[in-house]
Amino acid sequence: MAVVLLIEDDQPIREGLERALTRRGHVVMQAEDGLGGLRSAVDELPDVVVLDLGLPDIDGRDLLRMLRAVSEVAVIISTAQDGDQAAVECLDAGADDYLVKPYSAEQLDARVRAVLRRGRTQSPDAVVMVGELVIEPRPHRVTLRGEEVALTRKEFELLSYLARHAGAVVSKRELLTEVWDQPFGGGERTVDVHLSWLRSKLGESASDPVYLHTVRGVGVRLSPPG
Amino acid sequence: MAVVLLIEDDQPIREGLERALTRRGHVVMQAEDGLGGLRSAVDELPDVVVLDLGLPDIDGRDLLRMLRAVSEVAVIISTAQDGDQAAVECLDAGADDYLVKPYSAEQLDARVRAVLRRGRTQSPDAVVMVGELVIEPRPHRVTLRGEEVALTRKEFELLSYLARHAGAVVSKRELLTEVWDQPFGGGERTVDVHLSWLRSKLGESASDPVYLHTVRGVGVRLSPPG
DNA sequence: ACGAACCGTCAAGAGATCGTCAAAACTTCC
DNA sequence: GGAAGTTTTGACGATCTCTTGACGGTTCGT
Repeated sequence: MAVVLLIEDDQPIREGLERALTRRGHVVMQAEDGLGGLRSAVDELPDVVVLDLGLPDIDGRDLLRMLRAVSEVAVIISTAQDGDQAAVECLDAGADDYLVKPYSAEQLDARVRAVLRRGRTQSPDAVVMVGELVIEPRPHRVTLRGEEVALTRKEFELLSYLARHAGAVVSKRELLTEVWDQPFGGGERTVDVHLSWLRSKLGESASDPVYLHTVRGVGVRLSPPG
Repeated sequence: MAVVLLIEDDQPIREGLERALTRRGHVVMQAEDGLGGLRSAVDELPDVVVLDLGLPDIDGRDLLRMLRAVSEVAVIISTAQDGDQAAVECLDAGADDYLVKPYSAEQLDARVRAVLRRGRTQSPDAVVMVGELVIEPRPHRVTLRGEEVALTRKEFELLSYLARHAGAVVSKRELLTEVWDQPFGGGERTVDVHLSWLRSKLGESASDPVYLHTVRGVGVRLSPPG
């Protein structure tokens, strides 16, 4: 259970999500524009903010930056169209996850839980498990279904980062800055190549993904199969 | 009083121990498989874990390693048969104590108290065992499969440091600062050369490692074979 | 349907790391 | 002071790893 703030200008959507999340045990607050949302975020200190892009009064990216400036709250972006450039920029600007409308309340609930779980377990040496994939940072070892998978350093760092953000879509820009320490453009093929190697070592292919899904126009997502 | 996590797949045993320990003033949490146990250990931060070998989902030794990787929690091994080889290996891998079933709740309580009293202080004079490799700081002696291995001082210090961090990858930089007292760069070949000596004296080679594994781009790891 | 953007993979070369040798520098102990 | 043993350092080759550009297939917008 968590305290969730919905910032969404479409009233039917907002109230539908509100009911669904409340039924799943969350405390839900609502705001119909960016200004009100910002005020609520400051006053009520929610655990998660679900932020709709395309608000009437403020650009979503600006509001995200303001939220980031005033609190550590987790932010899930909600956007109308897939492959939205603004959504990618939001992920790069520190959003925790992202959903494309229309999405079910169940999906949203899953993301909320994932974001919260992640926030509590953020130790650099912690073992990360995604399905049958186990990443142990200290021995620098990865096992899939109990079998050890031999990875190079970059591959390991890449997989670790994705696993710590399991379930979330991660943009290549974010990977370049976080894993490659290159806050500037260029070399996006590098990420692709490493992802390709990872896939082959995990025994899957881009056309038939199991753990490592590419979300065209947005980034990649590591999530358990099924 | 302590927070105790029971990882045990047999429900009657688990609940019996739970009642008995609760009556003696402990806070008790339960997990019926390895995965759930690991989650609880991370989320609830118990003081002691009582770990049953022979769980349905994960090998006990592997789980112990994972527990060790995520926290400093004390671990008491619970095994079905005396003289169990796996139990011995667990002690080598850093378990704090072990009990053979069937045991009374009173015995378990005593072990829990003893483990907590002992604290998690690793004295520099403690004998360290990694697989069949035994390092005794006091007489300054190392034996492998009972055979004494003649090491020079630096070789011994290097091996000791690696053994105290058995199972974890240690970077050369770390070795330089901790074993060589040189917090600055330079001389990385020194470490390599000593590792080379060590390997040859332990009767293994870099291309076919048994205890001493190099993780390219990261460091080295001392871990039991198998 | 066409072009643009995106993505996956290949191949090749640049770059970094590691293991070992041998010689120099340093200790220790007679 | 010298000899034996120990440690450090530089050099070098053999990998292993990373990056980059090219190319073809796919998706998406117009």
